Amino acid sequence: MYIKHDMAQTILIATDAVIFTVQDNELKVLLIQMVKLPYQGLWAVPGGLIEQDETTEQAARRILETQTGVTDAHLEQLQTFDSVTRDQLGRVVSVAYVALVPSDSVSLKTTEKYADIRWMPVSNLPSLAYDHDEIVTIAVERLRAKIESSNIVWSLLPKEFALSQLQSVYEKILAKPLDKRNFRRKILDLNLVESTGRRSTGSAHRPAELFAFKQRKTASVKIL
Amino acid sequence: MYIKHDMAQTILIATDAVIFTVQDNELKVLLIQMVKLPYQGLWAVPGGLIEQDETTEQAARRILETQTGVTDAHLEQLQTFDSVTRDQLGRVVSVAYVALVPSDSVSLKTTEKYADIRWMPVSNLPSLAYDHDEIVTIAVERLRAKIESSNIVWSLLPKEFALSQLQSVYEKILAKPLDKRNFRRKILDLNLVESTGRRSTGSAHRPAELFAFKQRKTASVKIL
DNA sequence: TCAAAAGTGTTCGTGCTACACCCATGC
DNA sequence: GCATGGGTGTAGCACGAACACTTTTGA
Repeated sequence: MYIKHDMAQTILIATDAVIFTVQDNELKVLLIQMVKLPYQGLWAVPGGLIEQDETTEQAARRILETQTGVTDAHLEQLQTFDSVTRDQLGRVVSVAYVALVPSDSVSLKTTEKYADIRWMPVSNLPSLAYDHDEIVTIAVERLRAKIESSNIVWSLLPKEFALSQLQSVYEKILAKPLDKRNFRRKILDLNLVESTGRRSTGSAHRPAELFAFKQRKTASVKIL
Repeated sequence: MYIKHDMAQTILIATDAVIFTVQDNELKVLLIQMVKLPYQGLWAVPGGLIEQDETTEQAARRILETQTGVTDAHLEQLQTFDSVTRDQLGRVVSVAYVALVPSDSVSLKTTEKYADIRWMPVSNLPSLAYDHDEIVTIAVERLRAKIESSNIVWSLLPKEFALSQLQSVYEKILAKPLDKRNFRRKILDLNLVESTGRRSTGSAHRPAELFAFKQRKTASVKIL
């Protein structure tokens, strides 16, 4: 039985959302710049306390929508961070989430709460407030593992895409080059995508065949 | 900035520990039987509120030690469960942990807090209090995934063991038979164990060579 | 006609799978 | 001597890795 009314636990529960996208051929995280002390001027991942009658996932989704306008992104629980000293202002336990959004569907919303909001390349991040360095590091690891063992990439790409775009997303996230022929064969053999019949246009080279995911939902599949 | 003093969040933080062992050739979970209403008589995984100045991991370790006397088991964070209605007595968010202990090192401690405490086979569990059915299900999935991709088995076995015992642990957890020759080759090729030179005694058949893990700590290794 | 990305097959080696018999001991 | 689990090798196949040239388009 958990509840004892004579015991005063004064710990707050927050959520932090590590929101990834691939943009300009780079893996990026959404960061906000803080206004108030003691973290004034520092960058952090968006987050906040949860409401009394809301789950942490609902809170993460709310934050995601507030910051990016995206409502149907892939969202999964990452891990709970609860070091006693992680927030200078008091004991706050944070349930962190990872969200993946296609960059073409995002419109960043500036609010008064933050000095700034920006996509920052994972390969070159400033040092972050709270324990957010650690959270982002672990989120990147999770993303790498998941992209190899499931079809979540769908959530980073627009509805139609060329196989080379898909390959590029993998290469950015895994931070290593992949063999074009092997990659194409693998993806096509897995039967996760289908040709739309359309082709890319407007580039000074051969147009690419455009594909779409057969199912836009996450499933467990060994990809690499 | 998380803290707003005009906002009253009244949510408690607990931890629940799903403690596994392999005993009598079966995968088992440690369950306690509850005394108080509204869950009186129901079985549950051991857990409790965390202290103000303690992390959830420390709390989980404390619970593990209180119940089993084990101090150096493998312990890892599983997931946070925070359905608004998961505890009938109020809003409690639980950070669940998975612990693995070798059955030979455990001595269960009965306390007044519980009606009973017992190892129960995962293949045949009663229905549990709170959302503990779900927690245990997810814990078993995690255990299956982890045993294939890391060397955590060491934490379920005594210091010395026969390869057939090791194989049996895998078979119980994965709930499928493995080929003896392939399994032995795989384990020996991976170079994780070494012969102790000793052999098992006292059985009505050929004595087995006894092995030990070279390193009794967890690392990421693809096993199956 | 040139630059730039799209598209396409084959070979080789590694590692997983399947499979059956003899060995050492206690009773 | 028999029942019980311990211990051993090989062949086939699937899969991943490495690798280079032709095609199509816009400028």
